[in-house]
Amino acid sequence: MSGKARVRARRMPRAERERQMLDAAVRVIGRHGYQAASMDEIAEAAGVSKPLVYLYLHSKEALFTACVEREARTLIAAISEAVGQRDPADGQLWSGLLAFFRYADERADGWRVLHVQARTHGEPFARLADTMRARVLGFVTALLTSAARAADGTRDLGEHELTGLAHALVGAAESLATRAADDPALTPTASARTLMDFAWTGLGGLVAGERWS
Amino acid sequence: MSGKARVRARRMPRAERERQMLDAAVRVIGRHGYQAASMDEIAEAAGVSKPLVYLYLHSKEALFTACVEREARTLIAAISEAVGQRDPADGQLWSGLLAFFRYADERADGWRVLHVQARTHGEPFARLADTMRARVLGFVTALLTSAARAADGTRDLGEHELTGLAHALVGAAESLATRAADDPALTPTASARTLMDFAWTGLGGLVAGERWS
Amino acid sequence: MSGKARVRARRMPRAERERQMLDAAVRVIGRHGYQAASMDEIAEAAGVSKPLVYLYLHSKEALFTACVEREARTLIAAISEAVGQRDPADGQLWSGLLAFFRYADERADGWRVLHVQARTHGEPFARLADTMRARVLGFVTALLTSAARAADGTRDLGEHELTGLAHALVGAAESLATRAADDPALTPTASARTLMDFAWTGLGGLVAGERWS
Amino acid sequence: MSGKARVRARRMPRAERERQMLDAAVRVIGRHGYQAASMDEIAEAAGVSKPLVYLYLHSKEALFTACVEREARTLIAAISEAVGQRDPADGQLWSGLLAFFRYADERADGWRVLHVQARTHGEPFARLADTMRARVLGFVTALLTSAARAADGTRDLGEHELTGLAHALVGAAESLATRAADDPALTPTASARTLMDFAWTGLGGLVAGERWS
DNA sequence: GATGAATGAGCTTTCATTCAT
DNA sequence: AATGAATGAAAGCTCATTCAT
Repeated sequence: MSGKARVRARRMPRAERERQMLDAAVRVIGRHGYQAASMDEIAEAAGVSKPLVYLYLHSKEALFTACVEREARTLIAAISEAVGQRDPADGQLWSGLLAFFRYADERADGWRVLHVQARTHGEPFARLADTMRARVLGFVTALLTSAARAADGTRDLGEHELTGLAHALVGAAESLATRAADDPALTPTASARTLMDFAWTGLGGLVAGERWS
Repeated sequence: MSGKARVRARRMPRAERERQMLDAAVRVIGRHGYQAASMDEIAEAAGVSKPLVYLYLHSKEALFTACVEREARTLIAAISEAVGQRDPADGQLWSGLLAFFRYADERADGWRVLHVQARTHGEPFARLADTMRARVLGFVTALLTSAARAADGTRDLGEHELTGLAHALVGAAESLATRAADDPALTPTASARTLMDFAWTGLGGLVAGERWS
Repeated sequence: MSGKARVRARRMPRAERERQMLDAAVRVIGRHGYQAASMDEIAEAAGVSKPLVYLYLHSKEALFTACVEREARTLIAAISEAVGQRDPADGQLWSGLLAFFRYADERADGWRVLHVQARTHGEPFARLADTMRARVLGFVTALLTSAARAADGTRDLGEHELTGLAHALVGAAESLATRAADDPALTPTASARTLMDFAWTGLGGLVAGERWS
Repeated sequence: MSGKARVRARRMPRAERERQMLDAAVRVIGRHGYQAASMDEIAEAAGVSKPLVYLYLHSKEALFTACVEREARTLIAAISEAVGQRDPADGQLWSGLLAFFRYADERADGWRVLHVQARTHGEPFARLADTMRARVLGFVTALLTSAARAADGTRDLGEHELTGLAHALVGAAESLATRAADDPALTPTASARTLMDFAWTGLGGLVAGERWS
């Protein structure tokens, strides 16, 4: 017989059960994808029966939304806590990058749910993910701006240019984080260092007036 | 009856029919996702009956594989053709970036199939996409290496560092390309310029021995 | 949160609770139908938890049976009380009709449970409804018989004919009662008068020997 | 093993299969009721697989609607054809009643679908049934009106009174038809005669000015 | 007397896939 | 070369019912 070792899940307050269900859902959806993840599988992974999942989370969509929201909150919180508000801009950027790569490392399924699944399955979810990304982007742009101002440059960077940089940086970070899931050499620290060196020297050069064009 | 004016497309050589089917599949899968795309919809979009799709492409998986392979070939070919083998390294990088952003712009569905769908639906497809990505990555690494060597730097970059850079660069490019689909201001040229400026000055700084750490 | 101000109704003697539950069940079943009425909805309408409903009424079938029985008893009682045993036959018929139409008007949900739901959901319930109907039918037949005898007719009506008449009369009454639920012009008095005029002149004619055949 | 003697239903043009499915659906729904009838059971009764039912009839609601529409059309057609337009009013009424009782006798399940199920399951269906009933009612009212006019009465019947009569007559007919399903003595002819005698003498009396009040 | 927590069973619906022509 | 007819298998969701407190 395959599986089904579940021995009648013990009674448990609702809040705790819900957390279990979200954990299971993130795990299953992160690995198999939203569509491929069946409610049966999620329920089994949570150690409960399907009706209970529906009783608490109401529908597959609602369950997915709850997952995305929780992971977005968790990631934003991790970054926010890591970034000391009084540090200089470069220190803040470093801490933020490190916190981000650590989240993606420790909660690989959560990161996949956020970065891959939420973006791939239509309006309600994509918007949630976009909102979170926009917050990160704004944060990074602000840091870059203040860093550029602090630097004793010969040329001011336009807002447009700074936004472009922030986009590129965030994109690179996302890509590295995703790649890191398959490559054990890419530790959170290593990823953060690679990006930080690159971003910092790049920014320095741009402020100094260098361009390729 | 509404619509369905399709006039039972007449007999047609197999190769051409297959191309039609792949076009339809890329369109439908790119828009709705692999799982959400039904063979019914693909067959209808291709203007043929479902059994014909099965006769030629055998299964949904095989059809998807064919799509991914074709788009990967197309993208690699576009980049290869754009990059003149005799140009200096920076010129080659620029041309390659431009070709990439143009592909993603002109074949938005194809790009989504390659970058989003293939990565999201398990082994057989993810490997295909990774193979293609590895080729692009190798190519970029080589360019960066030769550019770094050409620059009159005070410090040689290790292979490890160069690979990290290439990863970040490719990641940023992918991210920008995806973002560009929703933002008309992000033309292929603009995207390429943003990245090129950043990469070039960054590389220059690194070669000059600058680091953040 | 919307509504749900129910303040966990306090302890209460069993008989009263049961009545509440039956009231709720008749209301819900009368409106949505037996199958569509969920035990959840009934429990909520009764202001108690589902297990309590099961504790007192045992199952959905038993609950429905109890509803049908109570409504049947109520209707029979209303008619019996209205009909004075010593009045002449026509007066009794009139009072009975009026009582019937009043019941159907005041307890519309109960009437629907009896006339529509009980007949539509298989043996155990249909038999209950039929039993009640048979009692009404017997009563009407008796009235018509005694009225026919009292009339100074040229021709005696056979039992068969009288039964047919009773059937038609009861059927017409049921139909009018159901129709009255949607048509405010059909007051109990109006319905009773329509039927009484028709029945009385019809009976008179038949006794006088008239036939269409 | 229980049932499943179906030996792979032979291929068949769509129209014919659809008819089979409607036959099966009317049979199953007429016997078990709309809610209790499962698509599985209907498909099996039709001798096909469930997906085919969905392919042709789209949903349970649509299937039910199709049943109700077909039965309504059939009943109206049966009555219309039976009633010779040039006969006198009483002859027309007789023929119509006979046709009605024959329909209810020969297509008992269809009659139940129309009279019981359609009325019991909410708006979309109830409206269909009401529309059909209204047509019958209008027809009967017209006949009664012309018959009353033809009779050499001392008193004209008001429109209101005639409508009430028609309602009662139709209601009695419906009730008799339903009752006839369980009582073999109630042949179509017997039912029609009972009603015709009653209606005719009643109408005669009313026209002659008799009332109970 | 009363309830929050939990489930087995079943329903409607959809989809990839094949058969017969 | 091409298709109308048909299905096995599974997915999302709901419901009557019970357990433990």
